[in-house]
Amino acid sequence: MKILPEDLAMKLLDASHEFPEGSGFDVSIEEVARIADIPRATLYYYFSGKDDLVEFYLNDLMDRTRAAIQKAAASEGTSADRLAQVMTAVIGSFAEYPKMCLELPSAIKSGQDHVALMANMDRSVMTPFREVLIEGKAAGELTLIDVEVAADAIMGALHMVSMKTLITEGAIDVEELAGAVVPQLVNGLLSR
Amino acid sequence: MKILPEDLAMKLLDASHEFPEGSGFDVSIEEVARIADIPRATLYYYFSGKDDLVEFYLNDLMDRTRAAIQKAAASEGTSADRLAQVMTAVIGSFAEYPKMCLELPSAIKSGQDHVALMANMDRSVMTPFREVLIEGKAAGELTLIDVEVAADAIMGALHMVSMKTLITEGAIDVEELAGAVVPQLVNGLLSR
DNA sequence: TCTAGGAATAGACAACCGTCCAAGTACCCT
DNA sequence: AGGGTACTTGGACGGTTGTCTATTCCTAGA
Repeated sequence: MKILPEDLAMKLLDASHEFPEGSGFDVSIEEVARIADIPRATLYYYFSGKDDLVEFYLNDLMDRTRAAIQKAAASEGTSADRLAQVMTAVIGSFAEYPKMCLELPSAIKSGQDHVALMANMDRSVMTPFREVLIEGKAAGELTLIDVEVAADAIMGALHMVSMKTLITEGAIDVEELAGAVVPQLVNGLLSR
Repeated sequence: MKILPEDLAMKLLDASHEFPEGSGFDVSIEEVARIADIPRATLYYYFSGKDDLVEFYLNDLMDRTRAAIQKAAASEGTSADRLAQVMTAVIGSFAEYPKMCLELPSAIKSGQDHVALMANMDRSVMTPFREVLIEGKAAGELTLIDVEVAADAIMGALHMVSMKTLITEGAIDVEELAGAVVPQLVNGLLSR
């Protein structure tokens, strides 16, 4: 993907708001070109193909969420508090950008085709997670068998419940869902 | 999807063993037809389209895993023990059938196109999960905020770590992965 | 002002994919 | 045997994708 001019990026991002509801990014290049009012040839001039274009969109969404997640990671309180904040922020991101939530699995599945995206996801979401986890472990607040696995497990859990909610309810009530899933993951399933 | 003759089902299932390694079901109908030695038009006689064909394959895999998971759910020990058994069985299923693991997200994403599959998944995996969870809650062994959400979260966590391991390692060491993720979910992240 | 060269675009193209129709075949019931 | 029904299949169709070439546009530098 070439470096693209500001106005072209804007047009593309504006266009994404007019994609058919609930279609994720299942839109033909032709359609994107039509909606964004950009010649198809120009899209192929800047993007190597459709995957590249989808990656552009997902990267944009990921960029938008990064600040919120990193802010949560840097918030006040114990490591456990911050962890809960980050988890809630992730659910919030999915609530705000359902497309990102729904497309993420495909992107992960074909990770080799989405190197830049995977890097962005790691930077935006997984690293904050890992950092808070490591901090909490060092402080003795959290007990972790394997930080990497724990981070992935948390991410998977948050993603699944978000996706399920999005599909069945059409939208996410962040407070409600976070209230149900965050303490469950933090405290575990076992009664004390 | 029509009821399909035994020999045709066999041919299709045999063919799936020869799909390109690590391609999930990203195989063209043309390819499937060629490998299974069935005319392309015949496939479209029995299946409404590619989704339908993938659903057939996933249903087969799901069927194969059902027994193992239900056995785990009916095993000896406390609810927590059984829950751990079921979790391990799920990871084992993913280890045995990586394609199922990798394709599941797409199937969930377009749940409306995969009604039968979703029903099968619910029957094979989610119901055993929920039953053990409900039992454990009734016995006071487990503390659950919301059974449905908890089941989804567990499933999401197991799926994500399995997928990540499959992609990065190429295969899953069930004991090792289960040892890392199961106690973490059961006990939670917080130190006691 | 002129020009060279990169950026942008139109349009044609082949390849492939999923879909579907219409014709052929086999089989069963009466 | 006859006719109806389900099965099977060849082949055509429209749509999308990615590529390529040729033309136009734009702009910096001589």
